[in-house]
Amino acid sequence: MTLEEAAVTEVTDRISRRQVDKFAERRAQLATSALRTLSELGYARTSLREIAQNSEFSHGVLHYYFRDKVELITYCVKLYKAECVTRYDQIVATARSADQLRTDFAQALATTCAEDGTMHRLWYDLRNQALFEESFREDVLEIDQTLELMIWRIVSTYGDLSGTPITVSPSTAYALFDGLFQQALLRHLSDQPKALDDLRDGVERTLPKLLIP
Amino acid sequence: MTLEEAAVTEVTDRISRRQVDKFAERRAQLATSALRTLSELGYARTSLREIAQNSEFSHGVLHYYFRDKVELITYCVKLYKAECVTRYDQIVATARSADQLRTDFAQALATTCAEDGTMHRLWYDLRNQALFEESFREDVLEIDQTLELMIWRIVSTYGDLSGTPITVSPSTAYALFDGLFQQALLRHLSDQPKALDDLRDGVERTLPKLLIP
DNA sequence: GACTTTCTTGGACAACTGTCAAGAAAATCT
DNA sequence: AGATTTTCTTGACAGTTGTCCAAGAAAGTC
Repeated sequence: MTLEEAAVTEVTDRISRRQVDKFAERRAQLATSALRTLSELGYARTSLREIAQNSEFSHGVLHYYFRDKVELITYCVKLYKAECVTRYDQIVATARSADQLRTDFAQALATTCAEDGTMHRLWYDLRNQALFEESFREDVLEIDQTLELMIWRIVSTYGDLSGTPITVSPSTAYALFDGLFQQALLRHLSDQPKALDDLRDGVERTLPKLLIP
Repeated sequence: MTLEEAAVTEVTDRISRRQVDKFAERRAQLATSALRTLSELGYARTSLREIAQNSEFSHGVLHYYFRDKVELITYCVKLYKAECVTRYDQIVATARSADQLRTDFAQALATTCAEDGTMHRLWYDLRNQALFEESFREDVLEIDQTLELMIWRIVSTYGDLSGTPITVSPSTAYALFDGLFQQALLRHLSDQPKALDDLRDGVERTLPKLLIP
């Protein structure tokens, strides 16, 4: 067993020995605090000291609750995205017509782009790191999968309400709307006033196109 | 330069122009070398020393040709994207039918995803930095604009060849295909064998949907 | 109370970063 | 040829980084 492996098992042992609740609670607390800093600075420019400084703890404690920086950040983004996905399911649940679903969905994307823009850019930052570093890929693909399913629940429900089959795969549907959202995010953060309107318009125009003509 | 112009031009001008050329030439040479390293490591993990080490020069020379790291990197990406855009215009020029344009376009995207994947992830890395750092935005939006125009030349030509108007804006069209490409890139780099086939399929299915039904 | 375990601190460490400047080397000019 | 300008190297600088660790605080247990 190498020193590195020993360190890993030491951490996991500590986890299992302890009351998991308290441990998990503080983890979430630290992660929530870290999310503020991360969403502001991005992965590259955020240091553990910076995160600690914006929390009520010292920088040493981060290594008590997280193995390293990578584990901390992936945990943070997972935490956020898990909460994020649930919001859209409400739209599916309350939609009475295809048209209402369409406008609600477009509106929800525009709203979250405006209100949670800094959080979403952190997600894109993490996903981009996965293009370079293999250690990120597993978690990124997992989050990506939940987002794809979330979009597919919207799209397939839209198809049901329209009484018309969908003509693209779930992954294609996700990629299309993700592209629209990402472009809108860049433009919105660049203070282009039309960004959100264009996003709504793009989504409302695109969704019907996924149906059989 | 004609002989007449040469006669008018002063000697000192000719000298300084030659110096400018040499200067620009070495800039391009350093940037080309830097691109190899940057596309391998990404913006966050690439240091100027690393770039210099993979070139035939020392690290100090980079500051002789570039003001700082930001200028070097944006210059690098611009250099690459400028060359990149031209490739697609050939597809537009040689297309004889809407269907041929459609499959050629899908094939070109899949090919460049496979062959130049590491370069494209650098572009996405830079674009992502622009979400956080304002100093990147101007250049990123400029490159984004040239890509949007490139896509629009494809899409509008496709509309012309089909004899049918396009129903989405240039920016929406760009966002849609960019989303497809970005997803395919992540999957391809993650060794998912279907990535390229799905990209081709997604593009070939999406393009006709942009026409009036 | 004393003890053990869990948690937190703050400092030390070595490695790395972008930047810069002094001077060597090379190219160019006179 | 020597003088001058351009180009490049080298080493140093002041910060910052992730990581680790000894020591002490706090909490829990008896």
